[in-house]
Amino acid sequence: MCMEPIEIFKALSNESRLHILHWLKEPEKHFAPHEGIDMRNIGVCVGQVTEKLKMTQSTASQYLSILQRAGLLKTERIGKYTYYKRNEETIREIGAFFNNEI
Amino acid sequence: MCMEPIEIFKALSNESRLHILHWLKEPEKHFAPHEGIDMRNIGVCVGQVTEKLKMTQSTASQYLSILQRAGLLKTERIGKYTYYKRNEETIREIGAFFNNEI
DNA sequence: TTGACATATCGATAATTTGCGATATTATAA
DNA sequence: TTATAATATCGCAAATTATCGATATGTCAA
Repeated sequence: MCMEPIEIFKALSNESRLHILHWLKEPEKHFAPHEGIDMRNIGVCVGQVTEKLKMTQSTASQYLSILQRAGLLKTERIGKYTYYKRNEETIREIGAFFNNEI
Repeated sequence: MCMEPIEIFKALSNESRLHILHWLKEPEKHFAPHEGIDMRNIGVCVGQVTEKLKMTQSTASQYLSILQRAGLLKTERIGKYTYYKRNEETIREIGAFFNNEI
């Protein structure tokens, strides 16, 4: 529980990053299958997000990194791919912060 | 329901503005009485927030305005004072957005 | 080992935000 | 009407963010 609300709100202050978080809620609805990976459990890779965002690989990678540093995403490297999925724990925590502090 | 999530998250991405919102949750706990005004119903004036923030009047006024434009505060002018209080409706809405979209 | 990908990071420029002082506006009281 | 107090707005310099292209790093296959 080392959540940084300001960091989190900054991460959420961007349409592309909000989209990523939303897409990852139901990944199989928004991304094509990839390498037989179970998207729900493992996540989606940077390339999939890059394509969906229609932005450069550099930007996609940075956005994912910002969301991860804010605690909103978790990451796992498998082979040459890096998979990102939601960190539901932090998302719950910030929801609670919202109800209690704000 | 013309809530702008990005606008709202930007408004929340600042420690001073988070404080203001928090103080206004229980205003009588954080502000001295003022002109016999019922803080809970009417709000607190710019000068009270300025003093509490320990920042300039200009900055306080701008922060209150940012929160208000985001829909998080409501405002009422009484004589030469402008009072601000929380807009619980938008705050509820953004909480719901949080649960549904994010 | 080398080549080919996938991802991360660096460096840059444009755009936005921060917080201030100075000034304009509004409302009251004399 | 004028002086004064409260608030809003303008214009600024510094800091931060957005987004990119170029490059570095890591990983696998041949």
